[in-house]
Amino acid sequence: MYELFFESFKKKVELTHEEQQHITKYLTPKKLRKKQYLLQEGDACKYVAFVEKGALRAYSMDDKGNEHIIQFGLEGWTISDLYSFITGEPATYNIDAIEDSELTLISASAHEELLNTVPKYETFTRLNITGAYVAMQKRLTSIISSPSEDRYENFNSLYPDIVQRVPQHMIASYMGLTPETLSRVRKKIVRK
Amino acid sequence: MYELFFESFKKKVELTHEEQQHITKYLTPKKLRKKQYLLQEGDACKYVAFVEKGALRAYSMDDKGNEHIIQFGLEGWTISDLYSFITGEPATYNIDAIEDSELTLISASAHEELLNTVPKYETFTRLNITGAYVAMQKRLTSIISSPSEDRYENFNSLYPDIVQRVPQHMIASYMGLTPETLSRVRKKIVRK
DNA sequence: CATTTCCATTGATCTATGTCAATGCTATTT
DNA sequence: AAATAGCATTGACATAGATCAATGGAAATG
Repeated sequence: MYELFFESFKKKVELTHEEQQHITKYLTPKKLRKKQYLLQEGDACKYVAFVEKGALRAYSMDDKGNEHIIQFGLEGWTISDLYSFITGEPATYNIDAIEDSELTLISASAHEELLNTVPKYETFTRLNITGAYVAMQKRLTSIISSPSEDRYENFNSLYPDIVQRVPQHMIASYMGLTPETLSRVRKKIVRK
Repeated sequence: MYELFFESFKKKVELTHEEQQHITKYLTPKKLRKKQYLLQEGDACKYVAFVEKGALRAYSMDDKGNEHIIQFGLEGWTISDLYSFITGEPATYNIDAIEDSELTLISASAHEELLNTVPKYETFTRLNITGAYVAMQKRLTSIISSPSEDRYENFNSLYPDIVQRVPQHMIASYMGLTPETLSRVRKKIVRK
């Protein structure tokens, strides 16, 4: 249990056996079936989820009922509505499972407690969020500055596993395109 | 010196006089004239800059020589090429002053040292980056899900000070639009 | 195994945004 | 004060992407 979580932790911050045991007390395992919700818009986001196995997505809905995927979470990634998690305000994102998945959950109170009692946990958190920030900034840069062809090729080379496992219309959503447009973009690329 | 920096620090984490004095040793003040660079693409980003006064922008250049603003930095905000700052890799962004500005700089080595010696500094850093992440996620969501009219109105209500002080073509760039398009979007809004 | 749902693709058309060029205003520089 | 550079706006036109509708195949479901 929690194998990947601790593996990922130790890649960033070393950890004694005792520390690991202590942290373990604050973790909860959870399995999710495909299509099952982890979080629904309007509820408070009670957990940060670390993905041990499977694939999830976080998305918002616009006025017209279209889904817009803000984030994927595959093995080794963390997914949540961070704003809601921190403030307790209602979530603006939905999170559900794209495949049957296994998660390691950290509740808001566990998170608080770990931050206050385990300095290395704060370091781990800081490094995680910093990495996520940098990755999102790159994504944002490519959205405002690159044509969709380049963006798709870039996404493809950066996350080949996502392209393999996730339906194309979700990738279109993530890129801010309609499925039809992505299909045409791909066609153009193949011809080259 | 460093007034706003410590004011902002104490809003997030309380600080004794001794701690403040200790941290002060690692800070450097810097003044920048309008149009002056703090960082040029290709150089390593040596500093994180906290804006005491003035306004800066971080932007990338595409193949055609167009600028794309990824971030503004006004009073109380932090600006840098975080990826380059952490890794030492060449920066992909340029940072320059939109107005004459006054900064509080933290070098990479000072940052390391502070993280290792002042736990509250790590907390401050973590809270800062978390806030920046949440703000950027909201921006990204609005880019992939809202029409440009709504996005401009949202930006306007969120950052009226930026709209007041910064030329419109820079706001267009930040929104991923051309100046002409933003001008037309604004015209539409006024008519309502 | 049969049925249904989901999904990617394609064509036709519409809309939003980009591009290029010109104009006039304002701020900055000399 | 005159000259210059920077900026916002507008018009005409081009292009990328959205929308709507239809099709066929693949995957999930009973």
